[in-house]
Amino acid sequence: MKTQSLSLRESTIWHAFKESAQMVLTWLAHDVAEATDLSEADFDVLSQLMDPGARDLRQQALAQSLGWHKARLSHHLSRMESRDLVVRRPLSGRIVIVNITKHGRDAYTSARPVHAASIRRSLLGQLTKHDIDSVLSIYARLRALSRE
Amino acid sequence: MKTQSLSLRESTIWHAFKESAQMVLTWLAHDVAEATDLSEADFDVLSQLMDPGARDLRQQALAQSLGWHKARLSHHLSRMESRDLVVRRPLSGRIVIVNITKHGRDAYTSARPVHAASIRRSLLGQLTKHDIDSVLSIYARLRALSRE
DNA sequence: AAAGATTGATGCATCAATCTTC
DNA sequence: GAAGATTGATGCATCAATCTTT
Repeated sequence: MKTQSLSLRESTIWHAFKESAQMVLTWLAHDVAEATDLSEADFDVLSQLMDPGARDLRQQALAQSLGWHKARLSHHLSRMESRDLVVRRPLSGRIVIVNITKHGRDAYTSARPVHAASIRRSLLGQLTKHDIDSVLSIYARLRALSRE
Repeated sequence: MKTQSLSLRESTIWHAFKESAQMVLTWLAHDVAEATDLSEADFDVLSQLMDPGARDLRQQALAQSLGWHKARLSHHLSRMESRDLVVRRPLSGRIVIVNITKHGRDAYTSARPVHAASIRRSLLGQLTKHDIDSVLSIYARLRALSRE
């Protein structure tokens, strides 16, 4: 028989987990936005498109590798296209190809070091080897949970 | 001299950290929304208002304890008020008092066990004692970073 | 002017509905 | 009809601008 609400200890852990992620993500968004006008979502999309192994990506494949729903990607690409970061090119029939533009490439290239530095400072630099093991194994367990 | 982008190892850690939080939050939102029509933000607000030590909370104090900006809270309370979860009552002059309604109390009461169960299943149940130490100490270090 | 709060604009995430081509 | 994608609606977060009372 479980209690109805979290104990003090439990909610402390939950709060720590949740706030930790939120802090790092907020700092990252600020750092990157300050230097480059890209959101983290923009960065993730461009990052996929910069992968040399992924030339002429179909939109569905892109959504797949980002772990995004198709509608989210479609909306996001519309906004990115209007900012000249990306171009959509209809292929045969219902298939759409996504390409990064020169401006997108430049934006990504200047954002990348800022992105890396921010993550190193706010997260990676704070983790002991011990913590890293925990982070990786928590992730592995959650992935397993999601496949049940 | 640091490299410009994250190493494979570094981005694996970053990805694990980010996705772990996202998974847990997504599951929680689904579980709670399925059972009760409350978002996590709603739940957090109601949780503060249910605290017996916090009767007749001023809006500013509420924002403070939630760690929210005043505009966010104002918008959110407008939506919650239109759903009869909460009532705003002007006090003297420019001060506004926030109260939870009966409906808000009921919603919170039925959401709480679902919320607790979801967090236990998706997060707390996955953590070793080892992991818990890491989660708490990472949080402590990030908090310290944020005060620099 | 400053404190307490609201408003409007914009971008983002999610869901359901739709359109188009096979 | 089903796959690939778009659209519209809604709720949420953030920022800047505004309003009101002191």
